[in-house]
Amino acid sequence: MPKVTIYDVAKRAGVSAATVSKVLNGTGRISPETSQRIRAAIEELQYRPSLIASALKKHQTFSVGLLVPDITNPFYAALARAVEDQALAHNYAVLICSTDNIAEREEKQLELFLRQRLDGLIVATSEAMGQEFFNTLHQSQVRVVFIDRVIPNVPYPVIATDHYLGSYLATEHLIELGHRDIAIFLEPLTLRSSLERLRGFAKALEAHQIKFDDHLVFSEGFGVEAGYELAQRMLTQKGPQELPTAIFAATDQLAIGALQYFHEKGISVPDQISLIGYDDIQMAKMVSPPLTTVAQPITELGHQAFEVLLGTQALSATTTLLPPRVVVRSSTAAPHLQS
Amino acid sequence: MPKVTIYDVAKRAGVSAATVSKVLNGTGRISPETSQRIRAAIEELQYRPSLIASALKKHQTFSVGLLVPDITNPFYAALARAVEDQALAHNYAVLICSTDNIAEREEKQLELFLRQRLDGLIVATSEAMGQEFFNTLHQSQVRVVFIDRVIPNVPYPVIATDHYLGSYLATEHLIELGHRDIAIFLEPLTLRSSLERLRGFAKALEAHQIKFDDHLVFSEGFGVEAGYELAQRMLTQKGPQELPTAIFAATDQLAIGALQYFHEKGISVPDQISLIGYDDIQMAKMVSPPLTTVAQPITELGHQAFEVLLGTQALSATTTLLPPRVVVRSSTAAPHLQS
DNA sequence: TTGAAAGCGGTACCAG
DNA sequence: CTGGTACCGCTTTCAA
Repeated sequence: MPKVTIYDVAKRAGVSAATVSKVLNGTGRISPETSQRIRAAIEELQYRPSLIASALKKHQTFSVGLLVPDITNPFYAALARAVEDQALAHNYAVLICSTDNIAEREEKQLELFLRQRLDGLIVATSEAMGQEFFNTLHQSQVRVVFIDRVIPNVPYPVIATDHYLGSYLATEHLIELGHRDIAIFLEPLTLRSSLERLRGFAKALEAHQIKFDDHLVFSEGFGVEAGYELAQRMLTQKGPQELPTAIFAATDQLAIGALQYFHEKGISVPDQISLIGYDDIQMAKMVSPPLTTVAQPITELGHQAFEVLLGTQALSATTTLLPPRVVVRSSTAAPHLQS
Repeated sequence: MPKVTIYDVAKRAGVSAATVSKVLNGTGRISPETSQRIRAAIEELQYRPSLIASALKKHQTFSVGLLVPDITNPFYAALARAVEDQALAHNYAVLICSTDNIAEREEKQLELFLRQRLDGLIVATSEAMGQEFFNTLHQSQVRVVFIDRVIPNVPYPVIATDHYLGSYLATEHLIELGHRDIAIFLEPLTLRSSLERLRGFAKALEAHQIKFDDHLVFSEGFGVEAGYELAQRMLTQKGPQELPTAIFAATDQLAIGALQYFHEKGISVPDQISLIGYDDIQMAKMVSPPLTTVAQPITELGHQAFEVLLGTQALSATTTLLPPRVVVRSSTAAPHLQS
């Protein structure tokens, strides 16, 4: 049997397609009896209205696109999930694409998305995005919201995490535990995100009258390996006496790398040194000891992006910063007094 | 400016819409000059053909849907990525939905997908799927491929990993290293996947004339915690003399839990006991020692699903089993001879 | 309260 | 080689 259309339903119910359309959309006034007959016909025929046809007429596809660097990255997976959930609740579909931050892929996918006539686009790709991309976006009239991507000159709403605040809170957590010699591990300082975190760190120290010490800033590389090396470097450079009592690792991966090194060296966390991470990746709770860390409000990020995207407001260059929160687990504790 | 349509292009190029359509689709024969003029017009107008309109006419949306339990699960994220990549290469879009294996969500999303008139559906959700879902699928004419979900009575192609083979290979790796006392850690034996893995394990032992010992089968619970407990239970039940020299953990999470326990007890892996996992989750390479494990051919799974889905073949109940492979890292080694 | 008809933006058949 | 035209399936006036 071929696809059943609105006409089949109409015929079956003994009315016109226009009337069926009205009960489908709840527009116009239809008598209860007619409405009932139509519903029955829809049910019997297992009629499923074509969003394609309706989109063509209504200029609304009930679909949004999500552009991320890599869905395989847990952060973006969580983000996608948040968007999905919100979308499903509104009967929207989500088209997802991983771009690997490759300009070519981004542009190709954007092109596809635009042809699909999506109702909106959530962009969470890297900051190093091509100008071409922006031009296309701009001239194309789509609604766009950027996530996790604080760039001054984006003429669209940006929803992001307040990493400055996150670092501040992480550092304060350590300070409140009683730490005063605190090191910070960072990804390369060429990244805005690293800079932000360093700033929050410094500010928290300042707020508590703790002197900021250049020699306690360690930065280089990415991932677990970098954390391992940074820890190694710290231990090598400092004598046991001058070791900090706590480390703020600006990334969970860095923290986990450091943790591995400490394990190997028989340095106990948090007894000898406290360690707080940042991101709350899944692994954070699986390592031993479970890592105290800063969780980004990923779900809120996704939800809010979706809501703003489909809101009725005109989309302008506004930045919304959402607060992260400290998740206390077992890798931080009060320092042992070495009198 | 309003959306530019094929008519705008036609007017600009001084031809009819029909002709523009032809150069767009490469159908019919168009003189080089006309074709050139049309291309120029398209370029100047920044024309982007509406897939909506074309889909309505051609009954082809260039979109496929992907149903997974949770995109946040690294396995499904990787799968999604594989599907995405393949899709992008074919100029297809991918709609993704996490269902949490909740029948209600599955059905709701399926309904949405069907309305979207997708060209195909890749289903990778749990085995505990509602009958309702199947009925809807069946009567709806969509092309469907199942992934990672070996069920006898699915009237669609199934692409899955050969877990029997995977377990066989894992066990054989241990045997070839010289182990003969090998324990196996499993998730509950009520799961088909556990049974499959146990079967492969037993078969490998048999193939190498090693006696299968019931007391070396440990099964209960899920995740890292279960691994920890199983390791604990094993150590408690067995005296140090009768400890196996190797463990095959049917899940990386189980392996990692066991690893943590051994760490705490000062038992060295792989010096005192070898450990092989299964799944090759991201964490596997981050723990110390990096975990030898069995990697599922996720990328192939996704690619093949996409290709089958969009192939020209009629979709029938065929099962394709793809071989996993052993990834040797540092948690396995030859046993120390205890003479 | 209901329906006829025009049209959304393409495609494809068929005539010229 | 090119264009007129009907139509894909639904929505939306507008008149009845």
